[in-house]
Amino acid sequence: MPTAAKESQADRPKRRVGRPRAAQGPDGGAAPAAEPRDQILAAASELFTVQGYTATSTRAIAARAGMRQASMYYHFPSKEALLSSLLETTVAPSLEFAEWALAERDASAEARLWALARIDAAQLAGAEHNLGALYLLPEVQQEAFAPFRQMRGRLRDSYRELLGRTDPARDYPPGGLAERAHLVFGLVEGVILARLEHAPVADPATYSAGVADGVLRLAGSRDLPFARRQGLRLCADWIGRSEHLPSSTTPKDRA
Amino acid sequence: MPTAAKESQADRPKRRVGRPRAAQGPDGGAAPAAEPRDQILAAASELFTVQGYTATSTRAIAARAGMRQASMYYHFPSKEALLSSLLETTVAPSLEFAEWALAERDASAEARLWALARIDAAQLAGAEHNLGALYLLPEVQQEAFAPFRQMRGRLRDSYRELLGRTDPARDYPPGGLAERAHLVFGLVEGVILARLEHAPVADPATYSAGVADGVLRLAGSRDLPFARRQGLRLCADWIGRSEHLPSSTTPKDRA
DNA sequence: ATTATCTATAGATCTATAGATAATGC
DNA sequence: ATTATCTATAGATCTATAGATAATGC
Repeated sequence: MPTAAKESQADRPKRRVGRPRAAQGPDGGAAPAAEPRDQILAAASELFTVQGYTATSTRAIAARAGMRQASMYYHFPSKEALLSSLLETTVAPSLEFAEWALAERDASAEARLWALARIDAAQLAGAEHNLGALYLLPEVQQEAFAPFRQMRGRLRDSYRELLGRTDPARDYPPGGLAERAHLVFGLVEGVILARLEHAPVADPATYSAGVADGVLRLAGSRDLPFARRQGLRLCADWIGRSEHLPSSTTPKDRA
Repeated sequence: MPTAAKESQADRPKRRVGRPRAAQGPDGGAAPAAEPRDQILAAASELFTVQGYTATSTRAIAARAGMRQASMYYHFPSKEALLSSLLETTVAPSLEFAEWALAERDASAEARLWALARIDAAQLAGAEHNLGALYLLPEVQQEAFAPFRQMRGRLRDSYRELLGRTDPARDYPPGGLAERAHLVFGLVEGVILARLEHAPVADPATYSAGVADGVLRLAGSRDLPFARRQGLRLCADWIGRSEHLPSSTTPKDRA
């Protein structure tokens, strides 16, 4: 079995089935030799955020992934499918956490809200490219992106659910629950807009904790330091948990 | 002189110089007969937000404005110029208010911050189309849009300036001023994201007041009701003021 | 003469499909 | 035989410019 032979160089590209790629000029500095599918997604991720979705040609994506334009279509049926895939990858982790947190009745709603905001904001702030900006593409309103929109809707509902279970101080705060949930959601996703100025946020961990604190202020939390401590623990629990799992359970496809 | 003759119908379009437009099929329900320049901007505003910037052809814009594709170029030198114009129109009023408010030393920093957030959020929430979403277009990073970016930067700086002059309660809040300013700015511009779901926000006035309240909570305000009352008065002053002016002083072009 | 439109078009794209081809795997 | 690429291309755009034309204004 030749494939089992020990590779002499760690970096030596594995021999692959199929016609080899043509020499493509300088490699472009992209990932060394990931799966073609991932190379394409990485290329699209960069180009969509830097140049825009419509302004990015399939030719440019393919070039950056080290192949010819038409070869991309072996891996994805359309340009839309690329965008779909990127969008869903972006919300999935936060949504997974949200659904886990909703079930963790031992922790206070405030702590869970803090943790959700923290994880969500950190994901938005820390991603290599500002993929969250793609949420605003008008194209996303099309039918093809309904699954993504549904996922994002469920995430927003989770915020509302947790927010509704908090126990705000005094007259704090006025306005309907739905409206407050929008403010909270807006504060978190405001990270996307903050990134427009100074490329990646300096320190995503600190920044996202600041966002989570802000969320509890909007919620009228009475004991922020306590909720924050509990929330941090939840984040840690979750991270520990997901490291044991095979590779994070694929998000359950239930509506 | 036939032009001086009293028009029999108020709606009768004024006779204009230049070759008349060709019959264009159903009018599309657009504005009755505004200036061509404004018709074009209105068309672009709708199409850019609904279909996306690159995805909108100059042909589609012209059609909606009731003229042929090439005629648009008599009024604007390029598609980019259209976008520039829309973007600048969107920030200009908030920026004008911000610079006025910065100079109003009689009012507390909190009240001025509340008022700024209120006016800015109301503008974002109340505009017919979600023009704020255009801020995230990658194209906006290009040199051609530097004036817009500079205006938006000055607006953000105004938030920071006012925030820095507030007098927060207790340890409230941690984090550097720049970071808190970003949170505040993010909360306000989160309106843009909220609009993705349910087209125009139900009630922009109430909603934007809620945003402004949220800003003061983030700022750690100690007497929100008082600041809100003062802030409301500032808004009213400003609106009264600008109604007396010829048509709002054009935003001073100083950097 | 001036203005605001029109028609026509150059030149440059762009997405997706068809069908050929160069590897590996059995 | 299967896989993953390649080349070539159909068919449909799209932006901006050139130059003609139909009004008004003087």
